Amino acid sequence: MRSPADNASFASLFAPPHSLTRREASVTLLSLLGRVYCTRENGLDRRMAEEKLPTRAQDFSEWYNQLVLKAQLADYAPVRGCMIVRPYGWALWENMQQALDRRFKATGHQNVAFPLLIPRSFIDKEKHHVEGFSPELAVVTIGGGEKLAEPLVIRPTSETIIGHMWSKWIQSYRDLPVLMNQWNSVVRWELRTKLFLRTLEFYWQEGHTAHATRGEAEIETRQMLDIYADFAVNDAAIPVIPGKKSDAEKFAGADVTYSIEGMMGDGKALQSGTSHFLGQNFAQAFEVKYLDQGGQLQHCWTTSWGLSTRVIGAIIMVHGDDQGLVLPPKLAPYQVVIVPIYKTDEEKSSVIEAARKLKSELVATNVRVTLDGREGPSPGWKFNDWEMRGVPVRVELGPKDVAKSAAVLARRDRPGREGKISSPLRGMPEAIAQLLVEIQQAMHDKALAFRKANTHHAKSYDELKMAVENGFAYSYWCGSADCEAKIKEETRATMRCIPIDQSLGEENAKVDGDGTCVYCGQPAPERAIFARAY
RNA sequence: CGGGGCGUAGCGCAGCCUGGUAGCGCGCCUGCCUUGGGCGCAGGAGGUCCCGAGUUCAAAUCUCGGCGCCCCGACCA
Repeated sequence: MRSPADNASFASLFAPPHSLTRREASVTLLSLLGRVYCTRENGLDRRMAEEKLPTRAQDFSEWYNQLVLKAQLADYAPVRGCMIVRPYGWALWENMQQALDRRFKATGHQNVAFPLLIPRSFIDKEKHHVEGFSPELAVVTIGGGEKLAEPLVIRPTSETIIGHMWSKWIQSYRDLPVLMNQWNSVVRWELRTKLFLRTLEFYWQEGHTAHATRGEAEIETRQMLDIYADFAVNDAAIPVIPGKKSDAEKFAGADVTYSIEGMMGDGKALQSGTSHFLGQNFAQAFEVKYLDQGGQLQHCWTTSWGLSTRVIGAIIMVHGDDQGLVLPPKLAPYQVVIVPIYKTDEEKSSVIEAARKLKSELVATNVRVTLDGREGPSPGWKFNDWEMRGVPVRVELGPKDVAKSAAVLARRDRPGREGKISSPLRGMPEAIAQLLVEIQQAMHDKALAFRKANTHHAKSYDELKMAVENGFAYSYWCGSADCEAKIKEETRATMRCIPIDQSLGEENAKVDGDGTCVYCGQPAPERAIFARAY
């Protein structure tokens, strides 16, 4: 955890007269807050300080940073703003990839691979695209020791190079639609970075489609948004609000951008997937044209959509608690961990035998399971370790359990004794499978309840200001960029989206007719979510 | 790019103000002992004190200049 002295920037806000040193100032501040921090003078506290995370209430940002490192999801790369995804984090991403890829394939998309390097001139071809992306491009100017005739940019996204190729491949209405996706990484030179949420390079999928008609492309855009929402809700257990972005927030080059927005554990919003209706903007810039049935040359209508490793950050921040990660069973690298407990060699052999048998039964029923056979750490240590790493179900198996052909099951989403039950070994794979389903549902319901509790239907500007302090404000907005900009300037909250479902999923919610803008009081047809965002 | 903080063993830090033998905890290795909620004891290995210049008999410590990272703002998936 952070020592008081590390909080100097915070403490400096309250800096007393210069007669006090910085540390004294910090201590003064902390005692004002009435909070007891562990001291560096006490050896025991010191050890605990290193093993325990800060609580989310103490410092949400630091809780997140330390958890990502301690759970071994990722680490900082030697290059500023870049991350290394470690095996545990990548296993989570692989499960996410499979869940999404399955849905993409089921809706007719095919995977492809386009190059990392894109001619600089391609980016320049679409007016809004170049304006949006120029500041954050990484550019290669030298290759093989020679200065390049034309600089190459490292892809920030692939609309341009795909448009270029489509112009060659697409000739006829019979070639349409083209439904492609690629899993890759992209680079955007962000100024301020945070593991998973915003790094210079990040991993994602980018889908790109071309259609004969506007209507078809619009349907595709919405279909992919629905797929993202379905994935978020059913696999990541994250309730999200699908909606439309304002002009200020939309993708550079899109006519319409949709997103799914989730509420994190600190009440801030995270855009967790986007789907763009690109109109004919890129088709015109790259001359993606086809002959229709009447022999007329037409520009295609295109879409693009992406979901990134940022959602790993969402999973951490939505479900995590003060003990660490809480991973949704459908995506968790390990759904079950078996912790064997024994003293003597005799106990060890019978316990390990039972544990191995259980493990193979679980494997046979397609449960992702690991047996923690490490010799060094004590069982108690392992409990805490796997809790921190978010494994949904822990099986505690010791001599007492073996004696009665049972084991203790502990639910990660219900910490402490409350989440523990003794369960017979016979039929345990089925019981665990059922438990995983329950946990998945409970996690979603908990997150939804949290979002509801922190979403306020703010009718006045004062109410909005209050609401965005720790959650979402849901308010009528006239649609003007001026009001949007003023709200952002004055509250640091941005317009997240205009929810497609204006009832926010409340079955019996009364959807009011037209209202008046929360900022200017002019007539407003729709309500929008305002929140501070990552 | 502005404001702040930090850089000393794998990790977390103390030492710096007031220059003189480089330390503590965790982790790691060996042995014993323990194991049902972060065991214990003993021994051991491990250092370019971020880099460079300067001051000095002597620099982790003082001065100047770089570099890097983290946090807070402006920009963003």
